[in-house]
Amino acid sequence: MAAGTGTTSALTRERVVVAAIALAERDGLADLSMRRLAAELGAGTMSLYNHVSDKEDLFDGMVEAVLAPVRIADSADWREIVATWATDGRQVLLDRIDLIPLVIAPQRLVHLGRISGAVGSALERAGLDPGAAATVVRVVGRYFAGAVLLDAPRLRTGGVSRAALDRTFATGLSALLSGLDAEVVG
Amino acid sequence: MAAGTGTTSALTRERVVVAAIALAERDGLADLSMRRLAAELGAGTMSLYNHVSDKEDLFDGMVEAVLAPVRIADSADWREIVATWATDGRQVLLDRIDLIPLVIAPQRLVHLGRISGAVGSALERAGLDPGAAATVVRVVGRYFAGAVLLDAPRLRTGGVSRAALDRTFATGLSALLSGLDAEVVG
DNA sequence: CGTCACGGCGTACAGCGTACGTCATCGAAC
DNA sequence: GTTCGATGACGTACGCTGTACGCCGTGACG
Repeated sequence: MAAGTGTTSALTRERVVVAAIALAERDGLADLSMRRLAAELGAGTMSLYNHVSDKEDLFDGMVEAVLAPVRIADSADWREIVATWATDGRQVLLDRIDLIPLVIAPQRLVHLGRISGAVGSALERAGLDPGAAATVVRVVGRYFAGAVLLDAPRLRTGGVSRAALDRTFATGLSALLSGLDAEVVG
Repeated sequence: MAAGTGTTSALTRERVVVAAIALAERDGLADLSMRRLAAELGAGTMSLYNHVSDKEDLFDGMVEAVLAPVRIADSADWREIVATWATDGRQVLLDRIDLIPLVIAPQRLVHLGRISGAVGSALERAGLDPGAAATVVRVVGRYFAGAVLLDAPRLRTGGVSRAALDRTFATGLSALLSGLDAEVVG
């Protein structure tokens, strides 16, 4: 595995992505450059481009990795599906708080969109008609996204405790669900 | 007003900010550089720094300008205050759709925060106790922010009509308000 | 009339993403 | 055992960025 190694590559897309996440969490997203990342991996800058087509592509990989642990409950109760999705998803992201700006950047919303799509399917399996499922996903999705967007910097600067934010999140979510129950699902 | 003009300055912070907004809306936020902005104004690059301390400061100015038209209703009905804020605010931002990433960037959330603060005060004037007002602001704020975040790119790529998004926004908002009415304000 | 503060400007620097060309090394084919 | 194509690592170089710094011309004031 010395220098100038051929087919047997030390670098992999996964290693690159993992190192990028670590670097971003250690030094901040703004200080994540291809040069620094390569140095961290003991590789030449351009070698990264064998596993990642772009810096944008690297970002995509990082977001996929961050979002990987988000699972969707396969329940018969639509409220449970939605609540689990929103609550767990928010926790996962708040645990990777430095990477949130990456996840919610417009170019990367597709990844969150994929999850929303899966939730929609789960809701239909739980008996909601497609229109209601779509509305529920969109509405709760907004609450979820806004929570991630707004709660993260509030935690970063330390003005509020996470427990307090969790509480108002839960309050709002349950208000939203009961309201949707009455207005949409009925 | 020829070149090298002294105290009588052609440039002003406002002119710089307005031009920056125009340029960002014409060519995209990514193509807004200090050099291009200066060229657009027929000025030298560094002259901008006489009116703006930073590119960050320029961004702040732009966000303030975008957010300026958002007003807060001074009603006795807390639901009206909240609904007006969320609905109008969302419209204002969707009208400046290219600048949204700027407004909701973590470093600039302060500006939205100022508005939230004003809404909180209005809610207390309308009779809500401070705790309830804070909860309502936080909860509705999340829905509002998420709506701006998620609806904007969906509009940009043209997959959905604005009318449809407006409808689900209104649905969700009213669900949220009735739920909050029951759970928080009582 | 002297001087002084200030706005505009050009130059220069460090850092960025990445296109491109080269070279070492491997697995497979003969 | 030898050759060959593919692949990955690497160095160099280009164009672009934000902005620190210093100079110059000007209008206002004492």
